[in-house]
Formats: sequence, structure tokens, C-alpha cells
Amino acid sequence: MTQAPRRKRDSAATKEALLQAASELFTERGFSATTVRDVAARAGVNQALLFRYFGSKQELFAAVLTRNNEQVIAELSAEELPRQLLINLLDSAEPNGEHPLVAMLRSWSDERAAEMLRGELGDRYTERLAELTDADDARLRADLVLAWVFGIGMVRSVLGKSPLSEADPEVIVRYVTRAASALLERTDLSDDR
Amino acid sequence: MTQAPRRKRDSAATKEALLQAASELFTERGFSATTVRDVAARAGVNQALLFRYFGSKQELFAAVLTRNNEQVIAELSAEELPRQLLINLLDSAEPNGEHPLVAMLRSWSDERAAEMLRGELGDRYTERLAELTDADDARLRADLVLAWVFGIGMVRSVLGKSPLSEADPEVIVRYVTRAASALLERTDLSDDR
DNA sequence: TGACCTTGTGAGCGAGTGCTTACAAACGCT
DNA sequence: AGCGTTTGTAAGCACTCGCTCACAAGGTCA
Repeated sequence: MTQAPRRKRDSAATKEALLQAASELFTERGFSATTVRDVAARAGVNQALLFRYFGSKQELFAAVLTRNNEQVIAELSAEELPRQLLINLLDSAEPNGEHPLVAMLRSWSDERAAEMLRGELGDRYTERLAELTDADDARLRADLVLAWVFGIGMVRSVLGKSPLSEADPEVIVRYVTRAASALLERTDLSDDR
Repeated sequence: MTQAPRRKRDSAATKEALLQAASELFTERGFSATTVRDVAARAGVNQALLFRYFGSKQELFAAVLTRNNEQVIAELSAEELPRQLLINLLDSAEPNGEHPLVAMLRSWSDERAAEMLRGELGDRYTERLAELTDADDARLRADLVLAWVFGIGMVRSVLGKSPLSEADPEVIVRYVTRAASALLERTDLSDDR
């Protein structure tokens, strides 16, 4: 009987397949509910390679998080951030939707995963949002808005609680940006269409 | 050598000890990071009794959640709810603080635990908050406020992210209630001191 | 006292976890 | 061809988890 066909020798493609599979699974199930065997299986890769290339499950998670979020933060201007963050998060309520933030939200309560959110990653979003106001406690106000976005993502995408999970994204965005303008008191935020 | 002294025969006290220990541990670590061995150890009880009295770890979690939250919901009027929810949550940032909600927040991403939050429990808070406005999408607005409270609790108590985690509770409450009054459009909510 | 039910105990089963190791095959090089 | 290095594979180690079970000890009632 013939053995299973070997993979082509291509370490770059293997790493990429692992990252992609890990990104999907962490988004779907969160950090602790995702096993390295699942990741390797979806990537079509022997699980030992996961450890050869990333060292540990935790380091793999870190690689996924930074890779996905670097992009989001870099691409968006401060003015668009809260609005786009929300829109992306709300759109990804669809089962195949896959926003980087959802992986973070689903892994929130895991202590090892939380360390990365608490650190540099979360602060990046805060700094960006803080640019929107000139109040002296700008970063606190930014954190409050960020907490709101996270909370909405939690209740809607992770919990799936109605009526929030069924509501029209447009309506939510309008409500939130309007109320948030009471916090980030520059007029150019209230550009709700 | 003498054997470890046996527990007194008192099923009620044993159940209560298990519930209390479980409540503490679920609050500190969340559902999935808490093991039945931990619970039994802190309660000073053989772990087999946990299963005799509660059937499974999941049923124990349900017992803790309903027990703790019934009290909170029943005690507070609708007008006080958002403010008190926030204050309790913010005060419990102290290491020994132990608000029922924190156990929920820490177990958020666990699918089995989330079922209970999604169901009756979360709706109870929503209904209560929806009483505050007469808008036709009252429950959606209530969910948005609830999501904000949850988000703040997450970022502050679970993540421990600064500056939100170090901020003065009074300031946070003032900001939030003021901005939330743009959502729940009755004037009697803006009673910020 | 002895039968019976309730409560507490220790040991361990079966499954799943992250991770390691010994080895085989494919490649680049001289 | 022969060599060393890189990439892929199969197996399993060591551990933790939720949960079960056979049994011992305390209590009640006849």
C-alpha cells in the first residue's frame, strides 16, 4: 500500500499555511480552545513543524496577532479608526467573516493571550484614538471608546446575544459615534452620514 | 500515623463551601482555567462530592452564576442599574474584590459558559435597562449600554490595561452616564453628581 | 444491636493536551 | 557520486483534565 504523499519542500509556504490556519482557528474558537493538532491538520502539515517554526503555541498566537493587527492599524487614519473598527467587527458577524479583532476577543480571558493585548498591542489602538481629542485625559477617553467597541464586539460576535447581534450595523455605528462624540469632543468625529 | 481528620457530616455546609470556593475561583480565573480539583481543595472537600452534589463542572458554574446575579438584579432598581453595575465593577478592580460580573467576564469566551450568558441571564439585564427609555428600539439601546459596561469591565478588571485600570471610578462613571444619556433619552438618567 | 441510608474518601480510568525525539526523504553543494 | 543541511514524518512521553467507582465511616430508626 502506498504511503500518504509527502509535502513539497517549501518552508515559506508551510509557515504561511500554518499562520493562515492558526488565524482562522484562533478567530473561530479562541486561544485555549484551539489545539496545535487542529492547526496542523487544517494547514495540511505535520504538527511537529509547528514547533520547529514557531517554538510554541503561544508564540504562534503572538505571530498571528501582530501580523493581522499591524495591517489594520497602519492602514487606517485616526479619524477612520473607531468607525472602521466597528464596521469591520460588525460585518464579521457573518460566519465566514474573519476580523483580526475577533481572535483577540475570543482569547480575552486566557491569561497568556491577555498579556499581549495588555501590552503593546492594546496601547497602539489607544494612542491612535487619543489623537482625536485634545483633552488632557485623552488616553482615558480613548480607552473608554475602545472598551465600548470591544464590548460591542463581545456581545455581538462572541456571545451572539440579540437584539444586538441582529441589529443593522449602520444603526449601531450611528448610535455609537454620536454618543462617543460626547467623549472625544472634536466636531469632526460626528460625520455620520 | 493518624489519618487526615474526616469532615463533619453536613451536606448543606459542604454544598455551600463548594459554591463559595467555586465562586471565588471562577471570578479569579474564569471557567476553563478553574479545575474541579482546585475548587474541591479550596473548599476543603473531596472532589468526588462536587459531582455528587452538582453533577458536573458546568452545572456548578450555572449554580454560581444564577445565585450571584439573582441578587444583583433583584436588589437594584432600573435607574440605579447602569450606575451601580459600573461602580461595583470598578471597585472590584481591587485584588480581593469579587463582583459576580467578573466571573462572567472571565468566562466570556468559553462556549459552554457563554450559553448561560446569552440566554436568560443576559436578557435580564437588557430588559431592566430597556425600561429606561421609551424609544421603540429600547432593547437595542440597552444592549449597547450593557456592552459598554461589559467592555469597560473587560479592559479594566480582566485585562488590567492602563490608563483605564488606574482611572478614578468617579470620573469613568461621569463620562459614561453622560454619554449614555445620548442613547437612553430620558432626562432622569443624567443625575451625575 | 443490626439494617439501612447518607456522607465522605482514595484511587484511577480514559481521553486529550503541548511538546519532543529519532528517523526518513529531498535538496544544494563540491 | 558523496556529503551535510534542511524539511517532513510517525510515534510517544509526561502531564492534566473531568469524571467514576468501590468502599469506609457517621447517622437514624427499629
